[in-house]
Amino acid sequence: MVTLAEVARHAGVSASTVSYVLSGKRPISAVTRRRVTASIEQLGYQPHAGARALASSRSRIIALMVPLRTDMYVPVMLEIAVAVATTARAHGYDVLLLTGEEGPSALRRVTGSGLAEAVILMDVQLDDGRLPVLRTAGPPAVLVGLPADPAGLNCVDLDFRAAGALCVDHLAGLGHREIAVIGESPGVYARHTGFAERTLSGLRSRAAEREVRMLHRPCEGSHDAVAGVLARILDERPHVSAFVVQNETAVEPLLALLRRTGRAVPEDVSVVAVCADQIAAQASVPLTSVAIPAQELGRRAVERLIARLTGRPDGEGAAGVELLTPVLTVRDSSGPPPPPRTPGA
Amino acid sequence: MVTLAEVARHAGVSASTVSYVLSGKRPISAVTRRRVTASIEQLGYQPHAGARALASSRSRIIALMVPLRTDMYVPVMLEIAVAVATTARAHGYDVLLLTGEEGPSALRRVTGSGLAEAVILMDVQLDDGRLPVLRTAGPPAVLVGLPADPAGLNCVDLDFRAAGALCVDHLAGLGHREIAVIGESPGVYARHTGFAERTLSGLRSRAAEREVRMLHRPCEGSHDAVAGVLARILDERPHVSAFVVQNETAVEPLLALLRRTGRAVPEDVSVVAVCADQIAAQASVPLTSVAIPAQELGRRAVERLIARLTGRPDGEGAAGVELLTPVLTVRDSSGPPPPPRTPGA
DNA sequence: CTGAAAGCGCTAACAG
DNA sequence: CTGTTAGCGCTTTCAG
Repeated sequence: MVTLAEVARHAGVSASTVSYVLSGKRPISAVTRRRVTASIEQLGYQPHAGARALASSRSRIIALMVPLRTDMYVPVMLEIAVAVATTARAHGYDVLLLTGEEGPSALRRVTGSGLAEAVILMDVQLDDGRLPVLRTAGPPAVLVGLPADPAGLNCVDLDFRAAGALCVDHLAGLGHREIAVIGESPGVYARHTGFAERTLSGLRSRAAEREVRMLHRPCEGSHDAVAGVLARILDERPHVSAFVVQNETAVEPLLALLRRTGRAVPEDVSVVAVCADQIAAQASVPLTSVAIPAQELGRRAVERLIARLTGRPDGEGAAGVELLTPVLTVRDSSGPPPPPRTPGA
Repeated sequence: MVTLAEVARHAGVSASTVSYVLSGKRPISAVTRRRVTASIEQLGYQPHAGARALASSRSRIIALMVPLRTDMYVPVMLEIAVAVATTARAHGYDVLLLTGEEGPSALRRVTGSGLAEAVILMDVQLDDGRLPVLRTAGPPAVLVGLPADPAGLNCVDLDFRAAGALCVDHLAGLGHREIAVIGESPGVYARHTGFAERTLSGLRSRAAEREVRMLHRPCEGSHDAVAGVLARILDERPHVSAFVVQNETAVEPLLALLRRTGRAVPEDVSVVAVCADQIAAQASVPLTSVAIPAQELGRRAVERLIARLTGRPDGEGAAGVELLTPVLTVRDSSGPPPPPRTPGA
């Protein structure tokens, strides 16, 4: 293995000079810089990560904790993870992959051992067990998601409350007075996953404001489950004229079932989704939807972390919540409600 | 930060003793071990990862390279990644997340800097640009996938050739004489992705053996694309009585289209999928399918690597290809072909 | 603008 | 069974 000392000898300079050429932390004459970089090139030198971390107490590694369970938003999760890795690399950082299963102790481990300088958490619950570790002299951290009490925490997320409200506004604007929400699996709500509950809250309050009657049903992703939920909804609320879906796997089953029961979209019933843009666009009926900006979330999370890591301690951007404004894209699945059926027609 | 030296002082022993208590590399009397572990506990000591890596030249980190593109098998990819992380942890290793985009140079970087001891590559192409690096004095590596020439490489994958053959056998056994294969996106074949081409080869050769007529069409995942491909197939081969699908996103559109065109599954037409079990089981018609054992693949990849890392160099399990035997699960989507239409009936 | 040298915290001979 | 000690390769004062 080629060491910095060998490079120094080869270039006829001291070790510290090579180090400073690499870090740029002090001025180096153009001549020596050239000599050093040439030697580095020729010898194929690569600084030893461990030695660096030891001497500088900076590992240049960010830990990313992804949920172990895969009952929802899988493509979104991967997209965020990839965006995190890509952005981190652009800033000279690497990403360590942790699974949610390991819990708070994993955070202590990677952070306490100096393996990772900072952490990014995905799939945050409203009352997440990992949060105490972060508040109490924890490492720099950014959550992708929003817990119940974000005080002292650094969070990035889509404004799901606004997203919910946006869906209601769109439908109310079209004239719908009665809608149904097909949500994530019951387990997601049982775990009090932030985004699901916040969407619901946005839907509910805006529905109240705009005097839209609303029904919410959690739903498993299987075709049968969707069939059951749909039947129940239509039974309980025969006048529902629009659906809001927040459940990737329920999208196609829902559309198929509506077709099969002779309900045309959007003529007889409108559908608005909160999901990855790709899914909405590729659905059998291109869906009006609020997109989940996965890449943007991953990117921002890293950039906040880097700002914190490189900035003055507790300086700008140290904490605070950043909610991205949702955007609703109108596609083919939403329109005005059907005219009220004339009695006897 | 608590150091090993402080632990040693606190416990009244030497630094090396503490180190050996931790590593178990030499016998320690029960008494001192107790004293040391107590001190470790009390002081909340955590060994410094960088220092360890430097002193031992072992980082206890495995790099995992996942594809950047997300045009296929996303849930499977994440599941493999999570299985890799989980299994690695069980062996005391951490996982560094790399994106495929970085290419061969990323492998050199993490490996040359001692950041990672070994690598796992996903989404291997038949002629993958990253392979030369691995053959030429590369780091210990395991590929999840199978390149054209696996000589000198360590590979784990599902036996997709056998999977293809299995599908044909199942359908031929039921009496089908003419089948159509709906494949991955054209881009996947254009990139010569191993699993797609191998499945195809298995399908083709077994079809030839069993005198089954077969047609293959790549297909994008959108509903419209599936509709186009299906129409074309039915046009060109009106007597097709069964479909093999290897494309997660095409599954539901296909089933919906068959329904809409009045073809009952499995009475009029059979469907067999090669995809994640969950997708097959949750489809609107539970699908007979060959599962992709994502967890198993991730687990095996790590275990091969660990064996190589801890075993004698170039000893057992150093190289070679391990292909998992595919399993076909019969569900509701396959049955005998419909009786030939009586002319004039 | 450049060198010399003191660690960073741990491992692993070597010595008993 | 335990202690002593020499590094691992790099960063960063302290001196020039």
